[in-house]
Amino acid sequence: MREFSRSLPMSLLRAREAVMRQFRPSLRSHGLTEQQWRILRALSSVDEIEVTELAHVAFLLGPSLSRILRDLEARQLIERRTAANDLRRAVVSISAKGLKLIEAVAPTSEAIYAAITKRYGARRLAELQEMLGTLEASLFEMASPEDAELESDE
Amino acid sequence: MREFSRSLPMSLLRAREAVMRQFRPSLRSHGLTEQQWRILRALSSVDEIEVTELAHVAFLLGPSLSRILRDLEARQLIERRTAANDLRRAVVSISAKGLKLIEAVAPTSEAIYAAITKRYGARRLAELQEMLGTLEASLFEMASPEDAELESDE
DNA sequence: GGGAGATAATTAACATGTTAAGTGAATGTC
DNA sequence: GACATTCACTTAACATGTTAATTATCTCCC
Repeated sequence: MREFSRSLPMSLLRAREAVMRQFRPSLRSHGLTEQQWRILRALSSVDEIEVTELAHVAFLLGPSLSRILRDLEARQLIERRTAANDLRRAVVSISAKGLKLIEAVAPTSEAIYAAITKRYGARRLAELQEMLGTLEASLFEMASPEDAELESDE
Repeated sequence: MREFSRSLPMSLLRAREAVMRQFRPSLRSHGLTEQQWRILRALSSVDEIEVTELAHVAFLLGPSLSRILRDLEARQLIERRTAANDLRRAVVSISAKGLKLIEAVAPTSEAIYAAITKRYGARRLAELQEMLGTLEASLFEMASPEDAELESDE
């Protein structure tokens, strides 16, 4: 069997951790986790957005998003209202306080990203991202693998 | 500011999730999480290993590893003893039952990996992994970013 | 050889990942 | 127009991620 430390999942995990390790201290100093930052970033680029779509954009599962929104709302970094035409749906937007926080974090964040780009190479970075996108698209078409071992159980 | 959905951390996160989504159903059908599988895989390639080194190899933080080892030991998938020359250290090894479980999971796991490789292309996959390794190495040298915003606080 | 500091592992506390179950509202069907 | 179904979101339950604090042991230096 393959040396698992050289497997694709491990390569991706280590690479991502190496990247996030650069950003976490800055986010932490502003009282934000990585996921909270993702949500604020996503909200800052739209006027308002429904919870389900936000989950898709920020790449978070519903339950995680529910908890984080509850926290961000309590900290008054976001605002939430119910959609008029469909009472099931909630619509979220970033608050003035939230925007201010983003403006405070963004410079450091941008500087770190620039440092990474410079060190790794802008061209190489673009190429890497393209390959990652292609990988994602390839696997999306593989769909959910109907695991043969489950057939008799469910 | 950059469209965050096109940021490097998000690209890596989505790619990894796309990969793991292929493996999780199979692991789950055998009662294993991704992390438990990583530990068993790591243990299967050595005779025995100290906990700290296992954490490094399986890329898990100490506290996570502690909890998982407790569980795996209770399920008798691994064995643990104390190092004779240093009572602080624990030495872990896989049990016969653990090996048997690996043998049960491996075929499906290998088949999935082969399918991914075929679909994405073996050459491209190797290239991707090399680029990920280079990225990791680049960032390792950036070391821990002494966040200027923290200097006055700590 | 005894005490200060370093080290290995665990525990604690809180945030998120993951799947299943629950709640309330909309939709289609008869 | 009741009712089963679907849908959006939340809550529940358990596993892991993350940092800090604890505990036990070891090492070094005097």
